[in-house]
Amino acid sequence: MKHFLEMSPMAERILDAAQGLIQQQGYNGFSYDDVAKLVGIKKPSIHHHFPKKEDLVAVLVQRYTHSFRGELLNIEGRYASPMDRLAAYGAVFEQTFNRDRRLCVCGMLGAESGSLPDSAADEVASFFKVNLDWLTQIMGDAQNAGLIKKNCDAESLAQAYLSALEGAMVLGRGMRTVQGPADIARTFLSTVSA
Amino acid sequence: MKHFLEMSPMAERILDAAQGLIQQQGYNGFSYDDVAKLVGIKKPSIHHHFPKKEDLVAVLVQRYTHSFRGELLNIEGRYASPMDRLAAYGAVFEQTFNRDRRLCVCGMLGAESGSLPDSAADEVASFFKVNLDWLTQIMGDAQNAGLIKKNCDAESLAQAYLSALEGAMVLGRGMRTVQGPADIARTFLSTVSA
DNA sequence: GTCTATATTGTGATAGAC
DNA sequence: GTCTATCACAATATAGAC
Repeated sequence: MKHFLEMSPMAERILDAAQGLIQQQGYNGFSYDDVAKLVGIKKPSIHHHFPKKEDLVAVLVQRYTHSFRGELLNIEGRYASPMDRLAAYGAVFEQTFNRDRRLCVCGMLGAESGSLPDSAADEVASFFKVNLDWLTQIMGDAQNAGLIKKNCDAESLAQAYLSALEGAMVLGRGMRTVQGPADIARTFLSTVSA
Repeated sequence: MKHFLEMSPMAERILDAAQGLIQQQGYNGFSYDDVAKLVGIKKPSIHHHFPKKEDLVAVLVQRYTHSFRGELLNIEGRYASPMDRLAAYGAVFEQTFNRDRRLCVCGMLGAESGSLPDSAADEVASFFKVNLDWLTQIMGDAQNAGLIKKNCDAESLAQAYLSALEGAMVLGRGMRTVQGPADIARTFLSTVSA
C-alpha cells in the first residue's frame, strides 16, 4: 500500500473528500460514488488510486494522525506553559467541530470500530495512543509545575481530557446545538487547576 | 407509529437485537437481515413489526431513553448523596460498556447524526436533554451541599461529565483496551470534588 | 489516469399466499 | 404473523477500451 507522503494531487483530493464524508457520515455512511461526485471523477477512477475502501481509510487515518502530530509540534513551538498547551489542544478540536460540526475522524471511526477493517482499526488505535502519550506528558509537566492538582495521575487526566473532548463533539452533533468542545475544555481545565 | 409500551414480545425481541447491533456497528452498519438472523425469523417479518428502518430506530431510541429514565429514578431511590448518585450514574455507562464493549446507543447515533432520519435524530437529542437536565440538577445539589467546587456552573459540569463518559466508551472501543468509563468517572469526580 | 460497461452482492421495501 | 418471491436500487469491485 502506498504511503501518504508520496501521493499524487488527485489522491490527496480524494482523501480530503473522503475525510469530510467520514467526519459527517462515518465509514459505513459514505460510498466511492459519493467521493467520486465530490472530486468530479467517476467511481472506477477512485479505485485506481485506492483499490479497496479498506486501503483508502487506512491511509486516510495515517495521514490524519500525521497531521495531528504536526499540530502537537506546533503547539509546543507556540506555547511554553503546560496549561496553554492543553488549552491550545482543546482549540484544535473546537476548530474541527466549527467546520460544519465535523467529528474527529478517529472519534467517528472509534465508535464504528466494530464494523471496521482491521487495518483501519489499527490506525485508529495508534491515533489515540499518540494523543494520550502526548497529553500524559503535558499533564505531568503541569503537575510538576504545580499548575494541576496531584490527586490523580497524569495518565488518568489525559484520558479524561481526551474522552471529554471526543464526547463533546458527539454531544454537540447529537443535540444539534452550536456548542462544541471549547466550553468542555475550559470547564475541564478549570476543575483540574491547582 | 406504535408506542414502545404496547409492544408484542416479538417486537421487543427485534428491538433487543437491533439495539445490540446499533451499539456495535451503528445505524448504517446493520441491516434488517442481520436482525432477522438474530431473532430467527425472515426479513419481511421484521417489516411487519416495523415497516421502515426509520420507525424501528425511532422507537428503539424512545425505549432506550425510557429505560434510562428508569435508571435515574433507581439511582435516586438508592442513593441520597449527590456524589453517590453521580458515581452510580457513571456505573451505568460502565455496565453497558462491559457487555461486549457496547457503546451508548445515543453515543453511536449522535456521532452518526448526519446520516440519520430526522425522527431518530430528534429522539437522540431528547435523550441527551433528559440526561443533561438530570445531571445539572444533581451537580447543583452537590455544589449547594459543598461537595463540589463552585468555580464552574452546574450545567457546564453536567456537560463535561456526560461528554467524558460518552467519549470514554469511544476511546475504549477505538483502543481495544478493556478500560472503560468507570476510571474516567472516578477521575472526573475526584477532580471536581471540593 | 480516466472512462464505459458489467459482475456480484447486499439493502430497504412490497405483494400476496398460507 | 410468517413465509416465498420479487423489485428497485446502491454498494464494492473488476475488465478492458481510450
